[in-house]
Amino acid sequence: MIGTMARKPVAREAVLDAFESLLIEEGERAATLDAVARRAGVSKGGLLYHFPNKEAMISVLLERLDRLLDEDLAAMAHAPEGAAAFFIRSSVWADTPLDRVFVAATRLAEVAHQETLRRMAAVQASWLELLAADVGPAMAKPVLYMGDGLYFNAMLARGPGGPLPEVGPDVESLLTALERLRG
Amino acid sequence: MIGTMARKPVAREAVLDAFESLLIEEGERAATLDAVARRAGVSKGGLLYHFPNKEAMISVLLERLDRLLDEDLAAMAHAPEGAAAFFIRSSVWADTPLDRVFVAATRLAEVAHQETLRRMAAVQASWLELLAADVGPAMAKPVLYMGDGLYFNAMLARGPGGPLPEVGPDVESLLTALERLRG
DNA sequence: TTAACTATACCGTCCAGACGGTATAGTTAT
DNA sequence: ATAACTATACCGTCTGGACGGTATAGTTAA
Repeated sequence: MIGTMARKPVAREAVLDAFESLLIEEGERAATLDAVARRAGVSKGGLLYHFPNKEAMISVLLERLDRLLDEDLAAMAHAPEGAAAFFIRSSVWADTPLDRVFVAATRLAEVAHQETLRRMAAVQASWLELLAADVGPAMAKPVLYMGDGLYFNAMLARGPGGPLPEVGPDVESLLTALERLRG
Repeated sequence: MIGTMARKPVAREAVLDAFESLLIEEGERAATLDAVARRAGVSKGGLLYHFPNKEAMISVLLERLDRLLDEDLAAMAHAPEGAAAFFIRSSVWADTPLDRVFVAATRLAEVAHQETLRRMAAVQASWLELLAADVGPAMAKPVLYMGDGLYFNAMLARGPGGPLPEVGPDVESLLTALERLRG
């Protein structure tokens, strides 16, 4: 074996998870290198051993996003209930790995991180495409925006560790709306 | 006369406008006291004369938001086209004073500024109420989310001074969707 | 032995805010 | 009328802390 490691790099994933959590719970400003290292239970030196700088950390987080998003798009494309209903349902915060990276990425987009903005725009385009195939090009944007609005409101509702708001009824009304939009 | 001012405080409004612009165009991180003062054409000392600290600046900006929002809610309540159509149309970025404060406030909410989050939640509730009166309680949230989604996407689309994306067709499709939701 | 760390000290930069000073318009007492 | 004074509206500089990143010497586990 050529790439043999002396020890398994446990810190690397821990750091990435901590970064993600801090972005979600406290926003980008709180996700300093020191804070991330502290939450990961890793020394700052250890963090910088794996990620030479903050950009590298972001970059790997975006790779994680891409990977989970590809899986999600595939699932959406083949969802029995239809792409649109799948999209609405998956727009609600469920603390899945994809939800977590996505919100974390949103925090980066919020502070105008260019590469993140590019990827988010690409995702929106992919979603729109699948929605158009399901509900038609005219109603694709309304559906997309309903889902985005759900996300947007969940974001605004976040407090410091407050309880998750109840959105079940919201999803139901959105699905009802979706049926009406289908005509 | 005792309350008379020796000079008119021209810097005060200039500072507030500069703060707003920086929040909109470059995000919260870029809106430092130095940057705000520079853009306002005011010294840092002058800025801090009017606003003893950054919180005070935010606070006055939120007052501006409240004032313009009250006017908007009144207009929405009495809109001939109906509250929902008014809401959709006003959800598109048009560079009005209200649009500007609102987006500026969104930037603050993004970095988890608590007071801002509270006010934004209150606004959403007010909008929801008026929408429910127009389209019924069941379809109020779908409509609200469509408008929010429009805003959300406009936010993500911002680059550094890039051209405003064309959203006219989007609004039309949303208004069509609105009619279908009305049933 | 070597990769995967810990621990700590340090540097340059940026930022919020404090502070002292200055300019000017209005007020008052003479 | 005007000198003396006050209140307001600024300007320019400085400080203390945080942050991203570097460096380095030592420790642990496969």
